[in-house]
Amino acid sequence: MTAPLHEARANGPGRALPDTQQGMRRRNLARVMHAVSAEGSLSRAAVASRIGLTRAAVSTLVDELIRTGLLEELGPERPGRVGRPGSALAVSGRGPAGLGAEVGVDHLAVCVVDLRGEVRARIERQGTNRGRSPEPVIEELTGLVRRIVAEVEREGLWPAGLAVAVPGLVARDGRTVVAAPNLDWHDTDLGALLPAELALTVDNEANFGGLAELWLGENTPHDFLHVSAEIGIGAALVVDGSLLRGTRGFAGELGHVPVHPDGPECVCGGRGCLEQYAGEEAVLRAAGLEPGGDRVGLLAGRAADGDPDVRRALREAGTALGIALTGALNLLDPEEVVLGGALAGLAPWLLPALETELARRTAGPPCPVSVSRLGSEGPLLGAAHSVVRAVLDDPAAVAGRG
Amino acid sequence: MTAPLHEARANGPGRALPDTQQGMRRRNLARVMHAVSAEGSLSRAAVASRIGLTRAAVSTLVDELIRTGLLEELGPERPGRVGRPGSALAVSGRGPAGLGAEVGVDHLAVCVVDLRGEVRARIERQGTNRGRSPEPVIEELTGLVRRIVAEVEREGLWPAGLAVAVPGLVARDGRTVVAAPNLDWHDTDLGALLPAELALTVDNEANFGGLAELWLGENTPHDFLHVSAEIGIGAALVVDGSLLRGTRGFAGELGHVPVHPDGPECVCGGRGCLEQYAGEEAVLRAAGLEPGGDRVGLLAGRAADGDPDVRRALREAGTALGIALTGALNLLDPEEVVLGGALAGLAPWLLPALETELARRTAGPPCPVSVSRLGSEGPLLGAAHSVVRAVLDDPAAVAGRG
DNA sequence: ACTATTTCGTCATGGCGGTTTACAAATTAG
DNA sequence: CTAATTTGTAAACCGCCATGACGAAATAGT
Repeated sequence: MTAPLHEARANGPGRALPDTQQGMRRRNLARVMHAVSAEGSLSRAAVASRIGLTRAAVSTLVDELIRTGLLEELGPERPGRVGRPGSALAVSGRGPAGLGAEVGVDHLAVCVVDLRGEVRARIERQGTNRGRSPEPVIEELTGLVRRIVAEVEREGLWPAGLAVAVPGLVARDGRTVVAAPNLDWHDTDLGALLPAELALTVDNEANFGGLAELWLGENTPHDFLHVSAEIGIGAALVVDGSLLRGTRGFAGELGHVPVHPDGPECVCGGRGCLEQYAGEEAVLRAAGLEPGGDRVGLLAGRAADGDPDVRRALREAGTALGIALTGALNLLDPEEVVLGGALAGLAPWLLPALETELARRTAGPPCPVSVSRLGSEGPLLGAAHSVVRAVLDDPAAVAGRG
Repeated sequence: MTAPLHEARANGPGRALPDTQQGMRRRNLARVMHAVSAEGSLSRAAVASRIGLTRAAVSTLVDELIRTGLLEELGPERPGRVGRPGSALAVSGRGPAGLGAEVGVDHLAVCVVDLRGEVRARIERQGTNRGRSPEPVIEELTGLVRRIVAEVEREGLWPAGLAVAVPGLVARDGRTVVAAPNLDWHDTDLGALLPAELALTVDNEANFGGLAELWLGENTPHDFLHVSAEIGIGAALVVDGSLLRGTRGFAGELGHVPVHPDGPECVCGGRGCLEQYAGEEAVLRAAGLEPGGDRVGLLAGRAADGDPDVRRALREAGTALGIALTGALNLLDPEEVVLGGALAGLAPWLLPALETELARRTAGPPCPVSVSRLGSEGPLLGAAHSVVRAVLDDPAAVAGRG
C-alpha cells in the first residue's frame, strides 16, 4: 500500500475513479473516522446524526473500524440527558501513526503522532546541514527514523507513512527536492535515499507549516495565507481547506514577489524581490549584524533590548512584507494572514509596520494578521499530521496492514 | 429546484452530504453526461470503458437520461472496426438550456446555449449604462431575457438557470453586486430585481471569462490565470479546474496589486497599483487621448497605424502588467497566462514588453502567455455555459422539470 | 458464401450497502 | 414504579452495480 494515499482530492466534475459501492463504503468509513476524531469521543448515534447516515449503517461501519483497530469503545457515556446513554467511541491510540520529519538548515527532527493527534515521540539533532550533500544528511535522518520507530513500536504503533518537510521547492511528485538553496540541494529524489517500505511524501516546510495551522490552529479559517520565513520567505496558500500547490508545486513563493521593481538584483533574476528587504540576510545586513549562529534569536534579543538599528531593520522588513502581502491579498482574498516560522518570533516588531502598510493600501477593512501559536514546530507537526490525515481520509487503505 | 445547483464543490475531507446510493446514482448520471458531452457522440460501451462502469450499468443510466430527455440516440455508428457497431448517443439539443447575460458598461447582452454547447440565440443592446441606477438596467435586461426565452422555447428549449456577468465585485452569495465602480452600483441584490423563477448566479465578468476559457479554450490547462481588462483589471484564477473566489468573493483583483509602491494614489487607497499604469484611463492619458467612445478600438487603430505615443503607452502598460504578473506567478505557479477581454485586442503591442518583463524576472523558463480566442465574448459565453455545466454536473436535479 | 471472431446492448442473477421497521436495553421524569 | 426517551442491534427490504450469458450485428478468414 504505497498507493497514493494523498489523492483524496476531488477534481471538479466527475472524479477520475468510478463511483462504486465499495468507494461509497470507503468514504463513509472515512466520515466516521473524521467525526470521531473531530469530537474526541462520540457515540454511534451521535456519529449517525452528524454524518447523516442511519444508526444501523453507522453500527456496521463502526464494527468494521473497531475490528481493524482504528476505533475503540470506551464504554458507556455519562448520561446527562434522558434515554439510554450511548457507548463512547474514540480513535485508537495504537495502530497506525504518522511519522513526520524535518530537514532544517541547522537541525534534523523526527516525530510520531498517533491517530488521536498526540505527539508520542520526538527526536532532534542540532548541527548545520548547510552545504552537506543529501546522502549523509538523509542517512542520518534515516537513523533517527529507525530509532523513533523502534521506540514507538513498543507502544503498539506502526508508521503508516513518512512525511518530510524541507526548506526548498518540491516537485509535485512529492519526492523530489527541485531546489533547496540553503542546503545547496538540486533535483534530489529523496525517495531513493529513504527506506522504500515507508510511503513517502516530501513537501516544502512552509506548506506543512500551513497545514499544521489549518489542522491545529485555534480559530484558523479554511482560507488563509501562512507566511513563513526561515532563510527564504515562503507562503502556504490554503484555499477552501486545501493547499494550493501550483502546476509545478512552486506556488507560494512570496519571497520573489517584486516589491520595488527597480530595486537590487536578486538571485532569482528579478529585481527588488521581497527577499531583498525582508529576507534574513537582508534584515541582518540592514541591522548591521553578521550572519551565523542563532540569527533569529539574536535579532529578537537585540530588538527586545531596544537596539535602534535592529528595530529599524525590522520595521522596514515589515513594510516590505506589507507591500508584497497587499498584492497577495488582492489576488487571493483570504480570511486571514498567519505569520509562522521565524516570523512568529519577530512579530512584535514586524507587525506594526506591516499592519500600517496593509491598512494604507486597502480600501475596506484590512485582512487580519495573526501570529502562529505553533511557531517553528509547525512544519514538523504538519508533516506528521499529514500522514495521520491520510489514514483518516481512507481508513480502508490502511486496515489489515498492522 | 432553485436549490444550489452550483454547490458540487467537494469540501476537503468528508463532504457535507452523506454518501448514499442515490448520491452515487446521481454522480454516475453526471459522469455519463460529461463523457458524452466531452466527446460529442459516444456509444454505451465507449461510455462504460471511459467512466469505469460496466456496460450493463451504463445502459440503465443512459435509459434514464434518454427518458428524461437529456440524451438522445442517434442510431448505429459507422462501423470502422470489427464487431457490432454501437449506437451513438448525443446530448440532447432540446430541453434545458443555459441562459447567460452580460451587463457591460456600454451594452447589455443575453444568449442561450443548449446542452450541446451551441449558441442558439443572442440579443445585444448597445448604449451606455454608466451611472444608470440598477433598476432600469435590470428591467431592460429582463425584457431581453423574456424575449430570448420566448424565442428559444419555440425550439423546445427552456432555461435551467440564469447567469449574469457584471463588471464589478460580487459577493459569495452569487447574487449581490458589492461594487461596480464603472456603473456606480453598490451593494445591489440583483436577485431582487430579476424574475424569481430563474435560478440565478451573478459573478464577475473576469471570472466568467476565465471559465469560458477553461471550458471552450483550445488547449487551455486546468491551472491558469485569465487576465481581463475592461475598465478595471481583473483576473480569474483557475486552480485545478475550478475558480478561486476568495472568502468574500473578491479574489483576482490584479488591478490593485502594487507595482510601484510609491507611485500615484489610487481610488483603492493604495499607491502605484497596476491600474495606475495599465488601466484603460491611464493608458489613454499616457497616449494623449481623450476617454469616451470605442476606446479600445481607438487604441488598437492608432497602434496599428504606428502612433508612437500610443505604442509607448501600451509598452509601458505591458511592462507594468509584467511586474504585477511576476508577483502573481510566484504566488500561484499556473501553467499559463491567458489575456482576455480588451487585452486580447491590444495584445500585439502589449505582449513584447510583458514577456520581456516576465523573462527578466523569472529564473526558470517563463510562464507562457497566450491570447484568448474568445476575446470580449468570453464573459457572456462563460455565463451561459456555467448554467449548462450545472445541469451536466447534476442531471438528476433538472430531470422531470421540463 | 459461410464460418469464426469480435464487439455491442440487454437480461437474469447475485452481492453489497444503506434504509426501514421493530425491539430490547438503559436511562430520566414524574 | 410507570411513562417517556434514547441507544444499539437485528431482520427484512430496496436500490445500485457487477457478473455472466446471450442474441445481434459487424468484420476477417477460408
